[in-house]
Parts: sequence; structure tokens; C-alpha cells
Amino acid sequence: MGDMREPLRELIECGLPQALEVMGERWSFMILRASFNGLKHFEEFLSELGIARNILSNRLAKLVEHGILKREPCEDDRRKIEYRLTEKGFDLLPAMLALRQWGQKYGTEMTENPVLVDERDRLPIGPVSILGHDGRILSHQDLWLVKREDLGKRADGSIASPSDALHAGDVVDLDSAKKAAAG
Amino acid sequence: MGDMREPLRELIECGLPQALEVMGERWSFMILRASFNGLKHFEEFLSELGIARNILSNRLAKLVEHGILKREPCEDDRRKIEYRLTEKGFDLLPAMLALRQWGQKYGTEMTENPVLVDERDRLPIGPVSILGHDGRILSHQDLWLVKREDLGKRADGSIASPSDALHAGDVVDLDSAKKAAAG
DNA sequence: CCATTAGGTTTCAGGTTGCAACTAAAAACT
DNA sequence: AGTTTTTAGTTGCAACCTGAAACCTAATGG
Repeated sequence: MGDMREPLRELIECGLPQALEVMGERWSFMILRASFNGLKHFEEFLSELGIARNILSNRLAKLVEHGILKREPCEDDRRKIEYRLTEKGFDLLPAMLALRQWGQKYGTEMTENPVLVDERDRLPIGPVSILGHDGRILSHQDLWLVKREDLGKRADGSIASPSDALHAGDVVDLDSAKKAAAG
Repeated sequence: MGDMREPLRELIECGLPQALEVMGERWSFMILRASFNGLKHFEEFLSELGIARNILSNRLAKLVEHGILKREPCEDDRRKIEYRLTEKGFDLLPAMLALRQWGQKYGTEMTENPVLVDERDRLPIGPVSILGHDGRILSHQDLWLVKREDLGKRADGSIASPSDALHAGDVVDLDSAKKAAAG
């Protein structure tokens, strides 16, 4: 009876719901993007994003509350308030760019301008990537879900069948899914 | 007068809004994650996610409509329907993982189990990363926004001031923002 | 035939979004 | 000083979206 919610917990105990609590709300990512682009003031966000005043107010407050933006009054003009990214906010950059690149890949074609570049060579950045332990770029084909206690154990030929694994919670994740995608 | 919406276009013409059209809706990412984990059937999603029936129905339809999932009737049991990830759906993996990792980094600590690993060495994957043209891992410190026609032009010492650039659309993005975060 | 399962749709209360109008405080102009 | 403008909000209200529960329909299974 205590473990009734085992499979549910598996899905809920992960960073996603926590991330979505803030960033799942409408406009949050657009505001973040605007922040990345250097916008700092209420009226700037308002006119650039085309968001409603009350919603913007609410979203900014939530982003501040979650430590993604910091809210500080301007010194030179005390009507103005600056909303600036925190380190926690900057850490959302990979997620935002991955989403952006995906949208760009499958959306109506558009030549983005300005372009996000590596400041060293001033050449466009590559796709946001999943890296292995050794730095190799991984595709979904290369991924596997393994029980924590089985980390590092290589497959010797005998692997539980994917359908069993799905319920046993052993080798679960992308096995069946990638076969399905291949077919 | 024709270019009145210049700065607005700059923010809107990017993959983000297109990505958010589907993935910005509540539950979309959670359903995607469940799909990655091998769930395929309506009632599976229903019980694992704790979502309402009507919403699930609506979300699945939207994900199918946008080509992220494909909906096909089961052959062996024609009541059942399989929802499986398309290639377009799999391409959301970096975005989902980046979000997940961010949530994990800043949320209440939790030891994820099972763990997502590189199937070769069965070791946990690294953080989702922004790569430069040369494969180097970039932080937000290393990024720059440049006009499309200035690609590859290295800075010789004379760079327009960031505040000017913000309005001119030249070197816009993270310059001021990263200075702000540093301070 | 009858019960059950799978995948929905309908209904309706309650919450969220968005537009427009209003406020309050700090500059800026006259 | 007095008026206007700018900045960052709040409030009120209609339209839309969400979620829980009940209902519907087709396919299995006994």
C-alpha cells in the first residue's frame, strides 16, 4: 500500500515539473528571451512583447520570486526599475536555445538576424547538444535509462526485454521508443 | 512609418514563439517526457500523469496535429491507439533535458532513478550544452549577437557601445546583460 | 448477452488571460 | 510652483482555458 504510487513517483520525481512551475506559464520564456536580449524595463518588455500590462506585472513578479530575474530600482531615475537576469536565469539559456532552434528547424523558414555567435570567432553557434560523459555528442539513439545501482554496468548480451523493463523500471526509456521511431 | 515595428519583429521573428505554440501549453512537456519514457496509450498517460481526461485528449490531438506524436490504431486490439514520438518529437529531447536539468539543479534535491545514460559506457549524460562552431562548450559569457552581414568579422578593438547597439540592432544581446550579472 | 476496457465527448464550476481604464510617484517642462 | 509626461503598477470585466465527474461508443472477453 505504501508503494502504490511507485510508477507515478517515477514520473513526478524529476526536474521537469519544477522547471515548468515557472517556465511553463505563458510568456515566461518570451520574457526570458527579451531579458537575454538586454531589455530591462517594464515598458520595454511591454512594447516589445505585446503582452498585457497586468500579465507582464504578474509574470515579472513570479520570475523574481523564483530567482530568475532580480528587481532593483534605478539609481538615476527612481521611477524606473531594472529587471536583470540572475545566474539562475542565465542557466536557462540552453533550454531556451534548444527550444528556439527546434522551432526554427520545423517552423516557417526565417533568417534570424541578428545571429547568436561565439564571440571568439564570430561564427554562429551550433545546435544545443546532449553530451556524454566523454564529451561525445549523443542522439536519442545513444540514450538509455538505467537503475541508479546499475550505473556503469555494460550489457553482456542479456538485457531484459523492453516491454518487461517498462514495468520493472529497469531499462525503460528510449529502447522501445527508438525502435518505434525507426520503423 | 513602414519600419515602425522593427524592434518588435526582431523579437518575434525567431523560433521561440513557434516552439511555444505547442510546447508552451500546460502538460505538453510532461506528455512528451512520458512518451520518451515509453508510454504509448491514452490510459497510461492518464494514470501516470494525473491529468484530466479531456485535457489529455486535447493535448494529444494538438501534439499529433503538430507532428510531434503520431497516432496509430493498434493492430491486435482495435480499441487501443498508440501515440508514438516522431522524429520531430525526438528532436525536442535537448530542450526537454535542458529544462529538466535546470529544474534539478535548482529544485529540491532529488536523486533521479532511473538515470539517463550513454548506452556505450552506461554512465550518466553530461549537461545539455551550447556548442560553438568548433565544438567548444560555450557559456553565456562567450555569446554575442551580431548582424547577419557581420558574421565572422572579428572585433579589432572598436566596438559600438552596447547601449547604442541595443537600439541599432548591431551588437545587442548578452553584452550588457553579462556585465550586469557579473556585478 | 453482459461486463469490462479503451478512448473519447459533454457539462459546468472555477481560474487565467487580455484589453481598457485608473492610480501613484517621480521626473520634466513652463 | 503647477502642469504634463513617464514609469510601473492595479482594478474591472468579458472571453477563454482547465479540471473533475459523468456520460458515450466501439471493441474485447467470458
